[in-house]
Parts: sequence; structure tokens; C-alpha cells
Amino acid sequence: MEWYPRHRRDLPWRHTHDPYAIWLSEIILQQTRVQQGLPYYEKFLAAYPTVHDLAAAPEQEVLRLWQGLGYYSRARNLRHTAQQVVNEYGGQFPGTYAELLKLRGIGPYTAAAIASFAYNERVGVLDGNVYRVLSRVFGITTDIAAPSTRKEFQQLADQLISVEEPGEYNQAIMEFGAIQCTPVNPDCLFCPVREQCFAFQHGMVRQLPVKTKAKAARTRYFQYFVLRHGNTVYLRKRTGKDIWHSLYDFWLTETPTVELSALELLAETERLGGRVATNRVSEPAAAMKHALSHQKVEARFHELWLEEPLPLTALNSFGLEAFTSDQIEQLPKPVIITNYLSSKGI
DNA sequence: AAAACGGGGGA
DNA sequence: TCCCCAGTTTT
Repeated sequence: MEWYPRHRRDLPWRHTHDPYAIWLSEIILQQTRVQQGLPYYEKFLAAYPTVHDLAAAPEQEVLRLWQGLGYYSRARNLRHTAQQVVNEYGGQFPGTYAELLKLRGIGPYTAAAIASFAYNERVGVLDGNVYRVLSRVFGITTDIAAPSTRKEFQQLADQLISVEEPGEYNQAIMEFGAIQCTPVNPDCLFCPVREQCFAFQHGMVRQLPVKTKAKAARTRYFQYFVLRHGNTVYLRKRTGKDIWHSLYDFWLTETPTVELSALELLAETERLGGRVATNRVSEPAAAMKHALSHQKVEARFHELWLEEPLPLTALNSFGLEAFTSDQIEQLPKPVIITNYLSSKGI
């Protein structure tokens, strides 16, 4: 806590005790680096200054603002919880850790963060930074990837937390992990706790924390059909339990390999009720790769110019909608789709 | 307890 | 190109 005031970054959410603003920042910062989250925080607070504004916003608008941040369920839960706070809590965020924990998108970490930052409740935050600092300082070799390990660290965090300034303490230990006790090349030379640090004293800094590696991501091959006619492009809102729920992309067939024969391409197009114009020679399919945590997506984009607009019955049964490029701009889309569209000047 | 869920940045 | 980072919900 001596280190913190001298080294802390000046971040906008550190100037407020408003639980709404703190909640917003914490949801954005889940699984997200500060530098990436910063502009989103500003955008959201400008668009939705209060929880009432967010609760009243259309889902598609919220998702569009969230575009590029990933883990889109965070954005849907954000809006859901805003509505719940307005409708069931009279617009006031719950005032305790236990109550906050009941809200969608708020787990142990976020509940502890809001409760301690906004209300000074004495409950230890446990994020990746805290795991790292505690495992090094105390020489804990338990695998932090194992869910059962949480209990051990939570107990320690709750024991260590300042009685006088729990919120300040929580921010301090996380900032210390983010800036000083970094995952690689931590600044042990100028570390204020090196004398008490087990890992430093025993030359184990590089070995801690112990964390088993996730298994390799599977590769999926997406064949996108970029169906076009005149000024319109056909897109589809993604539904179901897959990546990018509620975001828009093109008609999609998934294949076991990267290849898709010209025959299959035409067959699929005809299945949609469309005929490819013979006077427009389609270019070779554009290829793009997209890496996620648990999947690698290799996408091919087959641009198909249709002789006629797709029949309405086909649109309805396949969930496709016709859009102009101006309309497409407003739709929430996965980054890979945005990248493809901008490469095509759409 | 394990798997699913995005995207960015550094080496 | 490979590797690393990391909360919550769902299975």
C-alpha cells in the first residue's frame, strides 16, 4: 500500500465510487487488458451515463458498441443486469458482496471488486494478478488452473486484506501484479517485498505460479457465402450455442477440411434458392484466419453474385436478411467479418 | 471439475 | 507464427 500511490496508473474508473461506473469497468476488464478496455469504457459511459440509459438500450446497439472486445455474453449480461437493477433494485446496485454475486455476469472476482471499491467491504479480490503475487510471495505451488485451488487463495486474500482500506488494498495488490510482479520478467530488482518473497529468496520466480496449460485449440473450417445482388449483401444473425451469439455474419457451411469444391459451392447456393450470375466471374475465395482461445477458425469467403435477389421464402427459412453497406456498418459483427468487409471496401 | 467463450499483444 | 493472458457461465 506504500507502493501503490507512487506507481498506480491514472485510470478513469479510479476517480469514482459510483457502483455503476465501477461495475461497467470491471465487466469490460474481465479477460481484457486495460489498454484494450479503456476506449470501450469511455464509449459506454458516454453512450449510457446511468444504469437507466443502459437498461433502455437495444441489445443490438450494446453489442455493436462492444464489437471487438470479445466474449460477447458479457455485453448481453451487462444489459440484462442493468435492466434487473432498474426493475428489481430501484436503480440502485446491491450494496453487499453476497447480493452482487446474484447478478448475471458478476462472479466472485467482480462482486469483490465492486463491493470493496464502491462500498469498502472487506472481501479479497482474486484475479490472475493476485494469484501470481500470492503464489510467489508465499511460495504456493498449488496449480492455479484447478478450480479447487480458489479456496486456498481466497482464504489467504481475505486474511491479508487491510481492515482500514480494503478497497485501496485490493486495487494495490492487483496493480502490483500488473506492473511489478508481471508474468514474465518481473521487476524483482526494485521490488519492495523481495526480502519477504519466497519465490525470490528461493530462485523460483520463474516457476511460480504453477499453472497447467490448456489443451490445444481445435481448428474449424468456415465456408462463408458472401451472397450479393446489386447493392445488397445477405447476412444472418447468429443463433444457437456457438461462438458469436447474436452477432451477424454470412451464410455459413462448416467443412472437415479447408477445401470446398466448386460443385458443393454451387449446390449450396442453389439450395438457398439462388442462381449465380454467369456474367460475373467470382474471384478466388479470400482466406482469413481467426484465433480464439479454444478454437482456430480458418475461413474462406466465397463471393457470389446472384442473378436475382433471393426469394423471400428462402430469406425466411434460412434467416438471411438483405443489407446495404450503410446498414451493415451498424450491425454487430465478429472481427473476422469486419476485417473481410473492410478488405472488400464494403 | 471441465469446457466454452474473443481478441490482442509480445517474443 | 507461436505463446501468453484470464472471469463467468454452462455442461
